[in-house]
Amino acid sequence: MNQEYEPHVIERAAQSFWTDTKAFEVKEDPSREKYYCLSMFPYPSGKLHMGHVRNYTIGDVMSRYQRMLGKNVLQPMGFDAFGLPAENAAIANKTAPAKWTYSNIEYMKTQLSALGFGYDWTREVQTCRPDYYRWEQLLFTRLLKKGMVYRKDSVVNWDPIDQTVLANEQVVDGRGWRSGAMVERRSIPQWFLKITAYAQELLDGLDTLDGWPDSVKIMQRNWIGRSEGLEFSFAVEGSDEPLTVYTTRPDTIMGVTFASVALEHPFALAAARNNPELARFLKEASATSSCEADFETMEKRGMPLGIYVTHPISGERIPIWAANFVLMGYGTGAVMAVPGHDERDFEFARKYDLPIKQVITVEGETYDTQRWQDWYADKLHPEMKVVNSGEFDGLDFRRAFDEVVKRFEKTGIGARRVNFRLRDWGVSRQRYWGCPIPVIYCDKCEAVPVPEDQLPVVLPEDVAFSGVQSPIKADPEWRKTTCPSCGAPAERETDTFDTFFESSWYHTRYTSPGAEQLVDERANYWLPVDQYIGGIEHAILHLLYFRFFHKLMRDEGFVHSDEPATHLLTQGMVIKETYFTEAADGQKTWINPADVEIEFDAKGHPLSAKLASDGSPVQIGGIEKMSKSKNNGIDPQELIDQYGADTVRLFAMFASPPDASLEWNDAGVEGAARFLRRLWRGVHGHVSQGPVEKLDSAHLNPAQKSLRAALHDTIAKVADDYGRRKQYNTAIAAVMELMNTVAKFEDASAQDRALLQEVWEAVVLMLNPIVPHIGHALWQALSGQPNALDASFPVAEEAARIKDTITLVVQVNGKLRSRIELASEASKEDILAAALADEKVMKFVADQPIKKKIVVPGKLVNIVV
RNA sequence: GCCCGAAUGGCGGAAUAGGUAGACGCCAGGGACUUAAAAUCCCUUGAUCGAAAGAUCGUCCCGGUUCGAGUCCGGGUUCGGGCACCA
Repeated sequence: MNQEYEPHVIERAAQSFWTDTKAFEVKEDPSREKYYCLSMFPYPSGKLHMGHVRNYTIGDVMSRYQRMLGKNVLQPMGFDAFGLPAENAAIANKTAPAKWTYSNIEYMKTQLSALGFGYDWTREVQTCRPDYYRWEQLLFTRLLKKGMVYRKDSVVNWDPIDQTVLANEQVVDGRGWRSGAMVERRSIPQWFLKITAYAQELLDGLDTLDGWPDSVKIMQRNWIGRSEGLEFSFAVEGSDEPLTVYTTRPDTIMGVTFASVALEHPFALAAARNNPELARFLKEASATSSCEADFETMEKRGMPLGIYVTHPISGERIPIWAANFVLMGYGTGAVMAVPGHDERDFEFARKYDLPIKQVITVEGETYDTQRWQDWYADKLHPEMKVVNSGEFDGLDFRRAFDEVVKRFEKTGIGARRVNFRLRDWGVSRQRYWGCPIPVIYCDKCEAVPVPEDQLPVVLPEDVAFSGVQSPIKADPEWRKTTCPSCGAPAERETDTFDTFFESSWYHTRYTSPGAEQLVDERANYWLPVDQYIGGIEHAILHLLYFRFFHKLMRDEGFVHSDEPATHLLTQGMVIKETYFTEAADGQKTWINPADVEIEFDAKGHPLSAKLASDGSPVQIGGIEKMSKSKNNGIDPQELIDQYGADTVRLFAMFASPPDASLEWNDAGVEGAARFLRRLWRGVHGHVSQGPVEKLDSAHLNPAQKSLRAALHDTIAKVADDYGRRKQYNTAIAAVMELMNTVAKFEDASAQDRALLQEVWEAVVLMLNPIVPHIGHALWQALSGQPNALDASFPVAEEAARIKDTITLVVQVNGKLRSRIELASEASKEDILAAALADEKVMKFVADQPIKKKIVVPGKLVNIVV
């Protein structure tokens, strides 16, 4: 054993050992308990960033820990390789997206290997390879035949200068990010998956996911947004076509003073045909971004259609308005407006001077149409009652709801209906670098799925990419084909799938590498995933699609489980300050923090920043998650080169608990390196003194007994942190504390050395999942065994943890005043007596009468005077 | 705007079911070793008052519950994530 800790030497040795012994290649083995640990795969953006290091270290720690418990552990890795950044890079670097992507994958794989992650690379998936995406094309065609897929018009952001569809991210302040042109909303036909058909199951399934964080389940529940309400029709004046609306507040039916429809609603479009002013308004008001945050914060605007409906109970004449805050995609795209009890309607009615009618009251509150108050909309207020509503007066929400629904059902103009906020998933993207949607368009047969024996529809990779048009759209040869049903000349779909499509089922493909099917029977040995780890930013979209796809695959007979993953750890984001320069036209260029020099004020807050290369000023942006688009990712490679993988892994785990967000800062890495050197020296010092005798744990002196108790307390704490709490910073701190204790332990006798052997072995094994390279080397030196991977994780010996005396805290009036040491089996009375006899306690109690005495066994005494 | 989180020393963080606030580490200061540097080791380090013993204050803000609140409840502030075409 070398005297010096040389991370690069031992890391290379450990990694070759793992490679040579194929240590992480696993096979299905029904006789052993399996553990499938999955980390969200990276987008190959170029380099790993700290968020990846943190995510993958957590996964690797969990995998290695479970392996030390004897389980058959699968930990795969791959690349989510389709996506927008490849197209941007292709334009910037005048290369093909495929080439850029593959070279990034190559580099990132070397980084992952350098960090020592135990992946079974024989199962790797790269989602841009036809042998991967052919199976999602197959699934899509089956879903199409089954009726789970449909096509409808849907809105996209259109850049009129670049003549291209923009992602929301590419729209900045309503303008195209490259052209600067005002973005238009355009409706084009797109493919949708009927996720709403699974809305109820996706909702109910959350209750079975005990291993998922509550926050994620609550967010998903709210996102799915189940509501119960009434769907009914207004008779339209001078027309046979009724206006259908959905409401969750039938109890306020008598407060309806107008109806609002979405800008794209057929009624609005029809009315605009002979009303140029309205047509202008519809066009102008819809020329905004299509994202919800903008939608919710924009000014509410509307215009009357000049069409009237009849109130179904009062018979009153009610105008229809087009309103920019009504969503075409939710409910029926039309709502009954109750300005008296809906905040948005209230605001709208005040702006356009529409009548506001109070139909709900709360005892003791005064209604005022000039000012909105929260109780106006509080249907669950215990004092809430319906008023000014004829036969419904005096009812509470529930009863009024039921009565109104009953009346409408009787007359046949309405019915109770469950509605979901969740919308069907639009999967079409007007982009090149994605999986081609396997559909053929024929004049006669319309949209026909590509037959299974003609799959995959391969995306050409060797293309020139300018960013204006997708190369497959531009290539008439690629598009040209024949119709599978009638044989006539036909054209291929040139849109590609949303990249969430690929990431929704990769967990399944990992289980069946090489299968000439989507998956084979191996999948049901490994699935469901036992532990899924990824960023909290995926709490809704990815994790919902992931669950949805699992159910689709189940219903196609590919998998047997209902949910894809039993346990989820949502890693907090690694965030970092952002820096940018702004051109005269407002275009921002994001600067990497590594290239910026910052000046701080006395309190350590940043004052100003400049470019390190030429000293030109740089603006300071917000502190945000590390991302390609904000260029604030920190490349871990420099740290790996300087300190080695173990130090980087140790620091990433020590810096904060896994689910907390972490503002990245390199300061502190030195401490992790120092700790590993200390560990190495400690073990070296011990081993270099030669072999040890057997420990006689029944006959220890007090110093030995105390060290051994500290050891077994630490083992219990660390095992709990790994297994139950999944909090590694405290596990590391506990081992550090133990090592501080060991440093003070004077070893003189042979039995001292025997005890130290036990301590060092346990320390090395406890740290092994986090720092496996040094673990590998030190375990060999200590035990003579070649492989720490399959060594058993230490088990705390309860007998060793029993102490003769304990220290109790004594409070007077809840304030800490003294400590007393007592035999650990002391009774409540003994404890109290000892506390009251304590000098300092007597001083604070003095001669005041004692009101209360509280004894918490093993913890404290509180004397209340 | 809506939904979900978070806030504790100079810094990262600990306090696990309401019971010792600041574990562990970083930074900083002082010292030892060394020709020197690196490395290593030891000590100090929440604030205020005090020579010390010690006392008082202190976990974003305001209020509440409790013998006892960083932790629970009500109201707010700020920051982060998501909002359906970034992944």
